[in-house]
Amino acid sequence: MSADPKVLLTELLRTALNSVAPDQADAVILLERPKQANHGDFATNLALQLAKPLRRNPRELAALLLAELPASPLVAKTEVAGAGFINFTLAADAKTAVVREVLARGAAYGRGASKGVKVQVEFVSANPTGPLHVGHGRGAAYGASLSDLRACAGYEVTREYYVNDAGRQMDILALSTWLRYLAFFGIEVAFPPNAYQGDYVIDMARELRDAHQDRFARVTLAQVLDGTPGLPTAERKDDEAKQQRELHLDALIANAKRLLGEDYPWVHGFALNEQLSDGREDLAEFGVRFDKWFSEQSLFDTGLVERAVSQLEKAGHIYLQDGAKWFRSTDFGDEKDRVVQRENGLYTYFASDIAYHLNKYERGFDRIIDIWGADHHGYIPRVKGAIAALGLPPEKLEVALVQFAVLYRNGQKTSMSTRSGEFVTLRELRKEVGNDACRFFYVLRKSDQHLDFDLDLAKSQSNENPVYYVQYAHARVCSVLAQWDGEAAELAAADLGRLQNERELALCASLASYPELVQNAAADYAPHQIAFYLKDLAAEFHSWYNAERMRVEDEALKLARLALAAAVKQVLAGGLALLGVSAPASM
RNA sequence: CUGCCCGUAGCUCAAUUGGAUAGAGCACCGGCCUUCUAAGCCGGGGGUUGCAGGUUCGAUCCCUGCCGGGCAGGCCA
Repeated sequence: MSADPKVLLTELLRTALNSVAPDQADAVILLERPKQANHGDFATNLALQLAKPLRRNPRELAALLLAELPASPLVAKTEVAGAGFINFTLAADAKTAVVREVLARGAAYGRGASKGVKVQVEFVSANPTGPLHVGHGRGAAYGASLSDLRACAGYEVTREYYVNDAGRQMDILALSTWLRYLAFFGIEVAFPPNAYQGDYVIDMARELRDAHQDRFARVTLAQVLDGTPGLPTAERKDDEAKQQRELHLDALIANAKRLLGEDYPWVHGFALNEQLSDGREDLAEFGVRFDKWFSEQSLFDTGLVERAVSQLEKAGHIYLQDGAKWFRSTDFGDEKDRVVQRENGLYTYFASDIAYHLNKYERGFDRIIDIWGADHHGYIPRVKGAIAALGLPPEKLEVALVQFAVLYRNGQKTSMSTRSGEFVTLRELRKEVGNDACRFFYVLRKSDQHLDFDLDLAKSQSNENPVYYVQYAHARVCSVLAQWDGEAAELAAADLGRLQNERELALCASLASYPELVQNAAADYAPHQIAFYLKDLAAEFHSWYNAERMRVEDEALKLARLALAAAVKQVLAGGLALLGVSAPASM
């Protein structure tokens, strides 16, 4: 017989069901924890579900099931309620047993058994062309917490960052760096408005100069500008002007490649590595770590992009038009067909993304999770379409969209424009509100919900701040335990029968629901559920703390209460760890 | 114009994958520190879940149509 009440109750109900309705013996038995305390510890809607197929009154059916339910010492009371619910109230022993279990398993409490399922989570994957900003921060916090949550639930998780080190954006960064560098040597090229504006580019240029002096500056202004169409005036916003600015930029890149020759890849690589290591350091400080940094360029180097496209071609999903290769994604539910190879022979970003997903499938993951910004939602049909076209199961891929985060200060939106290079970086945000508050606030909302990030609230060291509220509960337990001079073994042996008041039993019920919560939150891609649970658990603890003393004269009662407190501390610490938030021993 | 997401208390948000009387925090009002951390607790008012239908024992949740907000719709990434 199982010690887990939920499993036990399911077994009892199955037995009853077998004798009441043998032909419905395979029906799904769902047990839930009622919101209201007077509805017992567990409830099932089994009779309501079976009423229709059996053509019976649900309340009568519930009564019949109860009549056939085998007796169990763990069940104190059963009743038929409402429209036909069956409510179960557990015996006190069964409720408090969780304390012993938490103390015995320690940090492993809540961890699910290994499912033998390999999951890959790819997140952040920002272009390494500048500092991470607050939008990336949400993806980072969400992805890290989701990964840890899935790992805790029993999945085998690989955390991956896709590095866009190929393509035009990186060329623009290399060019931007080089132009800033040239300025140090008096070669003043008008800085293109569509190049990277940030001061970090000037910093890189300075490093380049300090390390290599004029090695990359043996050119003239005329050579750099040779063949460029020139820049339209800044006021012009028409399409023609925009296009000319892009052509101008591309011509500058072409000149840079020609003039620098073998040094170009070096400058390119320098800028890439600077930005990549900056991002890596930023994320590491934020408690966000990756198992693999996957290079987009490697997809070209290994010929995978070519192979992916030819595989689509062989399957008959590619056609030629206007000199370009198109993937017929409309056959797979997309709005329009998409180019994979341009007229100029270059592959599109979409082509390398197809190759990347092919690679993910070939690595044998059972579940592939992409975390994208919500502005990429239109991209999902074409990627799933390409996967299906390659003969792979698209349902293995799950795309989790993360909505935008908007910063508020003094009740006002703060601007986040990237155009001028004056955006709020993740680093600035972390510095201002601290890593703990950052991580917690980022996952406090459902991922598909817009996030209003209130800077003043995140910084406030008061009851208004949910982070401190939870951490404070943890610190309080630590403080009490520190003032007690006993041994941990005494707690494990405490007489839990002494836990009798409502607050104590409610706390036990909350602790007992934690493992299920981990499973549900992991399955739903919803780390915010952990945050809400922790707030609730902390609230129950604070309430109990104010109502009862733990270190009382009665030795047995003291040990029982300290054991409960220690169990609460364990679960708080475990939950906070999933969110990447520290659990301080004092505050 | 088309597609996706969202709409819940004055504000910011939950609601155990369709459950019972829709819950928290903030804000507002009133209480609790000579005893384990007051970054805490206790009590009070606050709702036609955007609107209208449909599906069923039962809908904030699922379907349809409107209204309102956000985001997309490149041979960019």
